[in-house]
Amino acid sequence: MDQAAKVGRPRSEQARTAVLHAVDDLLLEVGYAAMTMKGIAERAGVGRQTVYRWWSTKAEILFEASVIDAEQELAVDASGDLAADAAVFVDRLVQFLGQSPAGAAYRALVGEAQHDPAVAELVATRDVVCDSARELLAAHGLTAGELDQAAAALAGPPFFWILTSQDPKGLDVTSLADRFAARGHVRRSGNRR
Amino acid sequence: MDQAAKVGRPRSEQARTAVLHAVDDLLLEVGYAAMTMKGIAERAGVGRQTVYRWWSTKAEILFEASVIDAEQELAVDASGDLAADAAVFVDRLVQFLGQSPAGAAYRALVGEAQHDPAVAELVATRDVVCDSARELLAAHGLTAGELDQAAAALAGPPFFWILTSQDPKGLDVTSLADRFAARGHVRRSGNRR
Amino acid sequence: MDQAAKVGRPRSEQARTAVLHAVDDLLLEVGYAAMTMKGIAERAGVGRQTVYRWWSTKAEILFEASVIDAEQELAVDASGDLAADAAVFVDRLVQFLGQSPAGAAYRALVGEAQHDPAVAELVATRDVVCDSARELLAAHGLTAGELDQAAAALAGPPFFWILTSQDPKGLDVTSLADRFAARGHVRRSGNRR
Amino acid sequence: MDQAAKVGRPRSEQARTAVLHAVDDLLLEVGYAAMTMKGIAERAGVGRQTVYRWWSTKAEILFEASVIDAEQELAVDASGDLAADAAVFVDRLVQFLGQSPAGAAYRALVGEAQHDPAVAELVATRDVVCDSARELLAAHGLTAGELDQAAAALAGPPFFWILTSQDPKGLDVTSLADRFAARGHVRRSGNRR
DNA sequence: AATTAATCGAGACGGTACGTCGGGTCTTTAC
DNA sequence: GTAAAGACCCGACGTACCGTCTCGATTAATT
Repeated sequence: MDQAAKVGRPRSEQARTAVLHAVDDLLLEVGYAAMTMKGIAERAGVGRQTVYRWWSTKAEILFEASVIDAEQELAVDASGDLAADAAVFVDRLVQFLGQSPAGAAYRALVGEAQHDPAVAELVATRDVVCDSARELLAAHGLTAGELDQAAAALAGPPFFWILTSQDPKGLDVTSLADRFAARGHVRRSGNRR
Repeated sequence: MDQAAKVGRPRSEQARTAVLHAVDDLLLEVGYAAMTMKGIAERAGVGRQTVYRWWSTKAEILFEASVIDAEQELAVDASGDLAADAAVFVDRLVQFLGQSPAGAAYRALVGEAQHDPAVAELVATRDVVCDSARELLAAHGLTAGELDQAAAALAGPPFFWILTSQDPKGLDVTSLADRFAARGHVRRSGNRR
Repeated sequence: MDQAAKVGRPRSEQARTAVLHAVDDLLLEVGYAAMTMKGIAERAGVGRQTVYRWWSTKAEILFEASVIDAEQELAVDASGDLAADAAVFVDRLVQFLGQSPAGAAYRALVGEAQHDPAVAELVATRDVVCDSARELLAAHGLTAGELDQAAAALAGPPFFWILTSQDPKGLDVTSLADRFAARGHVRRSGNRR
Repeated sequence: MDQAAKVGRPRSEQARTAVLHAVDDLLLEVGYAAMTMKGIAERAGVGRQTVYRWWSTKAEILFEASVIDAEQELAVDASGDLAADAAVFVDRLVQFLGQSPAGAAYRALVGEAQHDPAVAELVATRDVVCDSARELLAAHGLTAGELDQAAAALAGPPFFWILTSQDPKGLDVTSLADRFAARGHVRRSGNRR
């Protein structure tokens, strides 16, 4: 049982949610770079120390604030048809990365991960994009050994495209999904490795 | 022709290269986040105004300092075999992103691009990874309409993997290249692999 | 009779003395400026609220903690000889201000009184140095009208010297006491003014 | 010759005077305790770093801002009459400590000196009250060996009175001056020490 | 040769966020 | 009702970097 902290004033849930909402809002309003710990505290109507007490960096807060939404937006129920499911997933991923607030948060976090090893670890240990791709593919029967390669093959192209061009229009979702599924079929019929 | 500024003291090439080298060094020594315009100037033994006179941000300097090296490291001479060339390319890309200083610069820039639209434009208009993939694929006869999708399909998976997991070991380069080429063959010759 | 607070848990004498001792200790260890309400509570092993419940400021605590000691150290039994008594008093005052922990507390409080009107009132209404000087002089028969001037004349010079120079060595106690007593004799023998 | 700092932008005299004036103003408006380095910088319209670049503490600034005025207010031209000069000096000192802005600064500094050794040294090495008293007494022929005791005897009583009671009304200036001068005569007629 | 003009290193300038610390208050459980 | 614990909001701390602004000193091309 959780024996920690029976004494003293308990943590304020109100302060916690105020901070998370402030981060969500500020990301859209001013962007990740202009979002500061000071600004977050002021926007949330919370003391600066309270923010630092529970989170080390704005990246941590943003991660906590966005991961639930991100998982929901990327969840795909597996049908029997891998090509169709892949198309749905790629489409959702493109929407997520290009349009969704949670996706903007994810992109900001992956960006920060390239500068800060602590954030890199945060992203690596619970990468919502990779996890959702793996979940979908696992439902289609891929084995653990195949999952990593397949997830990268599925999520990588749209991820690469949007992170480097920021333009979701130049991307043909169906084409990418077909390309993935074609190989996917071959892969699963067993003639290699 | 460049008619600007014929009078006055000419720009110091020494100062320029000192700044570019300082940025290269500092990226490896302290990382992108801890690299500052002030620190760059001091490391280069150059006045701060001199840095600001020629570059707006550390991202611009880093881009100028790394793009030449990046292009060289990613150039692949096309053989007749797409699968082999793809494997070479993926392998070089993984090395580039995971090991090379120029690749570290590229990752830092792509990361910053997620936070700063100006850097996003810089990266989008001359993305060394996408450009080199397109160049290789164009040599194999892909049409302009196919290039974007194919380049993303080729470069995306390793790009995604390294940017989100930072661990190049979990990646099977051959498998990814085969997966790409299989679809490529189907696409172009019609039968499959 | 004191009718307040008959119900509920009574005030803890242990907590009170722990706080007073903590203040005494901290004044010597870290000095008045670095002494904080938080630090006092922690040193005393007492809750912060408990400190604030009984005292408003560290100055109040310090006053309560030091005034008894200060009165004892400055008490002088009057002999018949004013010059001798003055010399003893000045000597004790110099020791008190320059060496004694209670004197350090007194100096800190007088110092704080120059910044904070509340502390100024605290010091003014029960100034141990002035009170002890007046008590001695009253025992020598000075009238109420003379006491203030005489007390200032007696205590002022060493007080001034130590508060502004911090160096008790430059001071000739006998000379100051004689200077005081000479005027005192003239004054009381009636031949002038 | 002053060889320091030939390169770089020179110090802004405007910023310096703005800070000194801000400190003067704030001392009267909010008092020493509520005066902060942050507040000084903002009031002066100056960056905080600029304040810290030239002064370590608010006490240092206040000292620089008030010492000139203090010296002028306490300067007494010596006449032949020691008693008269002493009376003038005591009167000015009471005015200075009790009414003058420069005197308020001096009291604040002496107060802070009881908490902070660095300020104590600042005050001790150039104590305007002691210095002016010594200057007056030196003009009356006192020798170096006598100056310290005499200055303390002259300035100490009003200093003590005002610092501990804050009430200049309870003080009889003439009486204190006479008391000083009486002893002064005796002293100089040579019968002791 | 003297002048002009843009560059150079240096460093102070007004700002603002950093992460920490203390202030004084509030909210728990325990006594 | 007091006590210990500890979270709460607030704001100052001293530092670092931002991008700008003087400085004196160089370094060419133009007089």
